[in-house]
Amino acid sequence: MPYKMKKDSAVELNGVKEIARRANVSIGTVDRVIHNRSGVSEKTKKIIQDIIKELDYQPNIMARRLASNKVLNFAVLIPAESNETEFWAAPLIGIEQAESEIKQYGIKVEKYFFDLNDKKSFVNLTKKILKSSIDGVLLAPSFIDESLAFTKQCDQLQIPYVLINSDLPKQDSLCYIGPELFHSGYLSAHLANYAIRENGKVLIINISREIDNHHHLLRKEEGFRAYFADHAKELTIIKEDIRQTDYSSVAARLKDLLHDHPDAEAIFVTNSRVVSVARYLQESDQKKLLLIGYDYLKDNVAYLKNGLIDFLICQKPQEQGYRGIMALYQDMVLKVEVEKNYFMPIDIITKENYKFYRN
Amino acid sequence: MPYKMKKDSAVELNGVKEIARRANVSIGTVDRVIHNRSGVSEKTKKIIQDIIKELDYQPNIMARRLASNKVLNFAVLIPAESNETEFWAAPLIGIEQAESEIKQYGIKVEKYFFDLNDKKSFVNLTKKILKSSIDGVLLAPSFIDESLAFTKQCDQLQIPYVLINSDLPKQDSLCYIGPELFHSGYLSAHLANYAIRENGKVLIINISREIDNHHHLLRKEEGFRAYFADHAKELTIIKEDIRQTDYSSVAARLKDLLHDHPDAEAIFVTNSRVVSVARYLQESDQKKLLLIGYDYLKDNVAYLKNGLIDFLICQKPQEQGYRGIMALYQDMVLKVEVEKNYFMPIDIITKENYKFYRN
DNA sequence: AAGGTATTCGGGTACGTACACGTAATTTCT
DNA sequence: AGAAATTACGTGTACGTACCCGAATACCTT
Repeated sequence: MPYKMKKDSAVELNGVKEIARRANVSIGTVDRVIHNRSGVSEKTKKIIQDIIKELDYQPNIMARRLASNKVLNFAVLIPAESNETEFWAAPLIGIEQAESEIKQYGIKVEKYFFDLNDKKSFVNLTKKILKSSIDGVLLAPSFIDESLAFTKQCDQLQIPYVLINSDLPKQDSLCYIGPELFHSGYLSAHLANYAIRENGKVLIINISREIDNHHHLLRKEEGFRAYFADHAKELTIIKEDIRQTDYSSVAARLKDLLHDHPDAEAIFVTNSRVVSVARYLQESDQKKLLLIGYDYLKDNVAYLKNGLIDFLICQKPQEQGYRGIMALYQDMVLKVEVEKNYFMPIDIITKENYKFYRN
Repeated sequence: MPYKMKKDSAVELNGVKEIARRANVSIGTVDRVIHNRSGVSEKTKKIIQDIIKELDYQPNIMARRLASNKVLNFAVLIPAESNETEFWAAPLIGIEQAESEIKQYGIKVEKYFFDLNDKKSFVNLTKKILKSSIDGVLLAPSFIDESLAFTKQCDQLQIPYVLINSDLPKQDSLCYIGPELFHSGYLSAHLANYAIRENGKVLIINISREIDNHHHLLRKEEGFRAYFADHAKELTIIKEDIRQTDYSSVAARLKDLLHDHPDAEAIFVTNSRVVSVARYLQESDQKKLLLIGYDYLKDNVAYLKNGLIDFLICQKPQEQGYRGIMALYQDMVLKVEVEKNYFMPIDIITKENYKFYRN
């Protein structure tokens, strides 16, 4: 006698077994239909598919991943955390978090970091990725043309890819996860507006030497201006581009700027470099201006805390990374529909709520 | 010859098998140690435990859930969505989302809804839950004493429980997931402050007949007042309690209130009933006041959109539900440490960013 | 020392699926 | 018609773990 009795026949089967039983075939045949491999006559195929539909069969994911001992390889291609900005540290944390959650399901994540000031490094890494056997890609398409070339190759190889932080419209990505820039500028304008009187003056400051990323900043600026246009507010907007991003250069420019416009009531900095402005305001002992900038970075938060920055706009960079990996996982493993465009919420961070913010 | 060759002996085993091999025992024995069941001598137990540590063995969760055909039952006890407020619809959605994600891992979620105006309904359901065989509980402890009685019983039965939306300090819950009320009030005051001149006037309005939940509102009020105290702002705060929550009663009270205080510049409503105030302001053709309230509810957002409400404070009720269930899952299935206090971020919603908000 | 009882451990089967291989059925060719 | 090629389907083994059952050994009794 066997050690363990088989369950008696009254037991309800499920999964492939039940389908096989109903269709009067073996589980092997059912399996072939499910993975639509060859070797099944159209007739029995139809029968089995109908049964699958009727039962609303949901494959057991655990058993599936257990049995198919395959490992899926995801490649991540994002900028390195530069000394220009620590921004990309956050998405990386999210990516690693997702990785640790799903590595037990047989997923490996390879990370590649390119230099934001060096297109070549980007191109080289794309080549490297395409050589390694990869099943999915998470991409930050900072260099537009080069990214387009890369995604086209992915399309050809049938490798799904997810874009984060900036979009590459018209491309056949699995999805885009990131900010909607225009509205974040628009929102900033609303906040700035509380400090600006009728016929007042506000400064927009772009601090960036990365020409490629400039459309990013521009979108925000457009949103910012649109708010005042929509609300028919009479005011003066002074716009300043600063391409030398080291602090002393920025400080020098700010000195001139504030000298020329002593009546400015608010400053909108279109990226995380708001920290330099805050520092200058502090050191120059300026009268209090409303200061709005971007991103939940350590230095920025410090100036938020001591009141020099009033609002930080942030769009959960960490979650972007997390969701990017998870989108690949959901598509390839769980075979679940994923949202084509996942715009991150536009979060407002102040002195009062920063402690509770989840990046 | 067998159909499939065994892997040759050079193969690297992992999991229990490898442990068993190293310890010179069978996997059965290893299994007993892992689940510290009886039947293993102290000596071999030690050996095996050392090997487990050395290998940093991580059990394969899929295989585990597959093999142990057990089903875990989670009970959810939260208020029904009343016509007083649709608030509890959101956590429910999050709960159901979590449920659908983990049901394939053998987890069932039973939902019980009590009437916020009827303590007895709460108590009855706790009894029902304790009778059914349950492995974990998600609880909204609206009625404090009754909840305490319930959680004590859970403690005795070794059933872990997670609290959402309001805490029950000093209890041995697995974790608390919800808002930190004081700071949300504090933040509201900061926002209100932009509209209030020196020596201005602001109204605080509590609209609620649920006496039990009143400490909730009070905490927010304290935070609100604390902001002005901390910033040494001279202003007048008028506080009003409205216990009749139907619109006409509220409208009547507001009429008197605004008549008595025509110089008020801002109104802070301590919960989601801000909708009534917005409606009254609209209908009474009042001059523009800054209006701040709580929760991303449909009606509230409508008034946000048309400008009558300036800011909504919201703390992701849906995510609270989601995380509540997931916390149980992480603890009981993944055996992962969970944060004891997960305070939700304090989100600021405006006309400009509500479209991107994730509740 | 023989028998009994605890204690400790090995081995087998199952979970639901994937896939390689084998065989039976059918078609195609000569 | 019979052989060969093709197509259609069945079967066994494996994935890593849980858990049951029985075997083996150790420890007592008398």
